[in-house]
Amino acid sequence: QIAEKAGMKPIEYTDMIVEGIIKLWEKMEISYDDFIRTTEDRHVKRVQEIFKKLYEKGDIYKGEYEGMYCAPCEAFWTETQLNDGKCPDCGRDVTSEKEEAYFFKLSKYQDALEDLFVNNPAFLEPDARRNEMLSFVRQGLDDLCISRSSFDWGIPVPLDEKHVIYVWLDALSNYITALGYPDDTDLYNKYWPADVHLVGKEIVRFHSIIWPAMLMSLDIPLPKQVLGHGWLLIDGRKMSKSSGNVVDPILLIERYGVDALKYFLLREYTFGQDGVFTNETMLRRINSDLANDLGNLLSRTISMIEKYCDGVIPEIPHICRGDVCKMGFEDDELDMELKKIAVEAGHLVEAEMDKFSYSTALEQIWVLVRRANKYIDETMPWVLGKSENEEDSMRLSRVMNRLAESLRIISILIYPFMHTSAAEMRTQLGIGDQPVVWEDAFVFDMIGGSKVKKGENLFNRFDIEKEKEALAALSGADISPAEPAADAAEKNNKAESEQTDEQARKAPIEFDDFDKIDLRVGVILEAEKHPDADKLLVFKLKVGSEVRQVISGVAAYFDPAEMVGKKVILVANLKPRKLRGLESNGMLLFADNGERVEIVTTDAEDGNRVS
RNA sequence: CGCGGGGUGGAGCAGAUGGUAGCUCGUCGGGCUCAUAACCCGGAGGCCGCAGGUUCAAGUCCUGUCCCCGCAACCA
Repeated sequence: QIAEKAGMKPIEYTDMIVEGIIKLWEKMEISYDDFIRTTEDRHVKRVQEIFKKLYEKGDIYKGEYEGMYCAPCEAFWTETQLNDGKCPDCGRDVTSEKEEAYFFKLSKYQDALEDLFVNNPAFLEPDARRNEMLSFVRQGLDDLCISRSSFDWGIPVPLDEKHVIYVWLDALSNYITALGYPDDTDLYNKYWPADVHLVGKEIVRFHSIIWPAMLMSLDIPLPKQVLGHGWLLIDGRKMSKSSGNVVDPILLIERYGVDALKYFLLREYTFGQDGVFTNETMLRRINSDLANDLGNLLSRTISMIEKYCDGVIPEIPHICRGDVCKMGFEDDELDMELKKIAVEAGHLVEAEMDKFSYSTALEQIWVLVRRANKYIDETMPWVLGKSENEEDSMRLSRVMNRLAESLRIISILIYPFMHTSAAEMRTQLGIGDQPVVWEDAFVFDMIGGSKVKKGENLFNRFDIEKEKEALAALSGADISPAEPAADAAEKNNKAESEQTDEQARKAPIEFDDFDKIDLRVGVILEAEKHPDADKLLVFKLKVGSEVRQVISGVAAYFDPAEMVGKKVILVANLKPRKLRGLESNGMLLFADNGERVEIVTTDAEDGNRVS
């Protein structure tokens, strides 16, 4: 329907969406082994095979689908899609119609699914999601309508070509058709069952109920786990009257680098839960963790190696007897502690990653980063560097080696998260040509002899206030509702004046654009809550000689009784629209600072034009 | 009684299996000068929404209650 409105065929529209997604993945430097679409030949014929198998198993039957149908548009709508009981597309009446359709016996698998959630809780995480699904299953499952005949794009049902397979059967099958199931089983045998399906919480239901039921019916193993992740909320708490508050990831990548964005997203939020995105928290993370802690650690280490060791990472002398070599010195307590943390970090990261706890995995790496910074303070290389004493210069070599060793390990540990930065670290350490091998992160005696190369800052610091302004201007949206912590009293005084400046501006328009809007003064005669809505207020306004009804979504902010008599400004030529059954003929102007909403009033006489 | 999530220092969040309340940022004080005004140390700051209950012991388990937020479904 959206495609039609845009004058495109469905396939053209989806091509466009897919293109955008692939582009974003490229930008994010996310690689993948395969990418499959439901329109591909390899998928189509395999889905038909799957359909047949399910049918032969007796889990698919022909029935009747009943829904609200708009004849002119030839489209079925669900109750919730309808607009005032009319077709959302053309606005005409719809009728309850039946069409022939195929159904999948989802209900047959109700008990098996309940068992699955109860007996194998690890199958679906986090807990909250599992509880939700369990109660959904216990409410009883309806059989699933899996075909449509009212449109023709889609995969034809085998042997009954006027039907096409509808959505879930088709889409979920992707996971195995991409692996060749059922006809080409090499990859399938190798990779199925999947270790995990990582999906957004909005489609957990399909992955943890419909999909397992399908697989049970096909007699093939279930994925070992379904993990439902949360959403990133841009405008989390705000009841946004003006929407359009979109943060463009491409913009952030271009400005701060893909590694910084990835780090922030994985570090800041607990996977599985919703998280609120603000530019300020992102910038704080970039500054403190990436620039101050890691970037600066690399920078100061490289500088010292250049200054004190002629730019070459000191080697640890080894004393060898036969096959047995041992280091030509003893680490002291500080060295030992650093080493312990360094070689254990990788194991801790692995443990966290097994639980999909990206945030804590990164936290573990930063324990090492911070310890290394502390190690510098404790060993005071700049003091050793000034000493003429040979013992001190030996110690200096050791300290530099231990630091470089730690950085080498850090470069391996961050590689899965930020491979570009990891590579840059290795280049600066003079080991850019050596492959990154995960197991090397457990060894503390590998580096030495390479020539370091001081380079650009690994991560730059940003002026948070300036960046916030710049981003707001670029995205044309108000994305900084968070105020800095201030005394409560001070906060109240400042809030109003500051907010005005912070509100982002929209793109410039021509005078003609503005001139299209007919603004009028009106006086409120009546105001009351909408009988069937929580958020809406219904106003009767006198505008010159005319009386109109206007509805606004501000019930949360005003007591209707106090509104009567106010002279307000309305957009008089906005197309009428029904809201929850009542017609709204115009729009009132309100002022909104993100926390509080006030109505815009005037002393002018009602009916007057405002311009 | 529509479904679901959540209330933990100033902010943002961790805290299967009950056992000294933790992290990052901010703040205050100190240290250092190798480094990206960075780094290191120390302090202050908490009746874990509220009320009951179970227990030797509750942020964690149970019951009740208040508040916030999503979705349903309404921002013209």
